[in-house]
Amino acid sequence: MQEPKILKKNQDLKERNMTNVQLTQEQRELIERMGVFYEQHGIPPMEGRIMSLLIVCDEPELTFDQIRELLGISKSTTSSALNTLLLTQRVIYKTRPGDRKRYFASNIVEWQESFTDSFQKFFGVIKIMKEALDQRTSKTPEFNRQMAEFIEFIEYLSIEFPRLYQEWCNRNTQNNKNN
Amino acid sequence: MQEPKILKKNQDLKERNMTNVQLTQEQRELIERMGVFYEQHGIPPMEGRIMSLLIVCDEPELTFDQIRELLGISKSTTSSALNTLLLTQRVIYKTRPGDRKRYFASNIVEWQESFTDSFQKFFGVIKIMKEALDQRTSKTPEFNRQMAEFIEFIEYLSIEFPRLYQEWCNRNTQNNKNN
DNA sequence: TTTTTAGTTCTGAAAATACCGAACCAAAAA
DNA sequence: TTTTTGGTTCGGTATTTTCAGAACTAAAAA
Repeated sequence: MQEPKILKKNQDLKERNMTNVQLTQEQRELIERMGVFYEQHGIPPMEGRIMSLLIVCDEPELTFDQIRELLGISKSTTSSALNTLLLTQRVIYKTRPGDRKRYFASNIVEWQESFTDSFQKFFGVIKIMKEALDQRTSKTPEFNRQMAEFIEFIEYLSIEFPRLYQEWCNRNTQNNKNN
Repeated sequence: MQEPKILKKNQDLKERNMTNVQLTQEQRELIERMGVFYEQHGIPPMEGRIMSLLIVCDEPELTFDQIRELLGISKSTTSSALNTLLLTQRVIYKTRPGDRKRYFASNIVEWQESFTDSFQKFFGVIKIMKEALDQRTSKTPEFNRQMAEFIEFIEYLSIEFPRLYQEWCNRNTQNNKNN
């Protein structure tokens, strides 16, 4: 009779990789709620769901088809969402030897950087605010003063923030040594 | 002959209030560019333009109709945009005795609060992230560790940030004393 | 060679968003 | 009282966004 041993190699592979990932009801609900959070911060709904999935799901590395099936979406939607997520550095992928598939994962690992990055980008407000202040009439000294104060505060932050990040990194490596 | 004195009272008022605010070409362009910046941060285009207008315009307090005319938009658009701007605390308004109009202004004046507020709101990510971590399988210790680290980082920021703000305030009042 | 895999690209429908204009309304002014 | 002011609310339209599905493709496998 035909025993498991007789399975073709790639069926075997499929068995191992498609390790029957499933979501509990709790996980599904959490994904939706996190998705809403992301959406409120300017991320398209499906991208938010994928990001959430990669954080909530037991398996931190999922293939294109697993994502597609777990969220019940089309290939095209999966493709374009994943591509912009890769472009915006919110998701990364890994490859495995002898495997053509890509394994997508949340970039939570490098979130510290992407986090500080987005702050840095936010600090870009300084440039245009300075421009606005420069072109302002001198007839509104109080308003101009408050604008200048605002700009100074953001500048202060943009300097102190990286320092804060550095300190945290130091503190953390210290902790790790102690463990 | 009919001298200015003969003008009706409310025409007179109109003259004073509608102080013929106009925008230079430079200001118009700056408003558009700032608008794009706001748009990239998730604010609807017209709301971004109004916010920019209130920062760029020589007159820091504008009425409903002045905003409408300066931006060349409809009453309904002006109304709904201003209302959500008020709701989201990005714009405030003042009243003047014996004047039914509202005078809208950028909330840059009270940016201290609205700024720390929005950061605080952003730090809300902690709550949902903790939930996600709690429900995770224990079979992915490395992933969980990195998630925990991320959460700790945000928590660290949410504590250090107000401190940074306080320090800046102190430093600033110090400077003001010296002046 | 043909077939399968792991996607990509194109077309298009449905839904959401961003406006306008007209009608409306309540308070103040005439 | 009627009129004016300072808006709000209600459709409707144009644009944009968000998806699905089918056709396609390059590389690997058979």
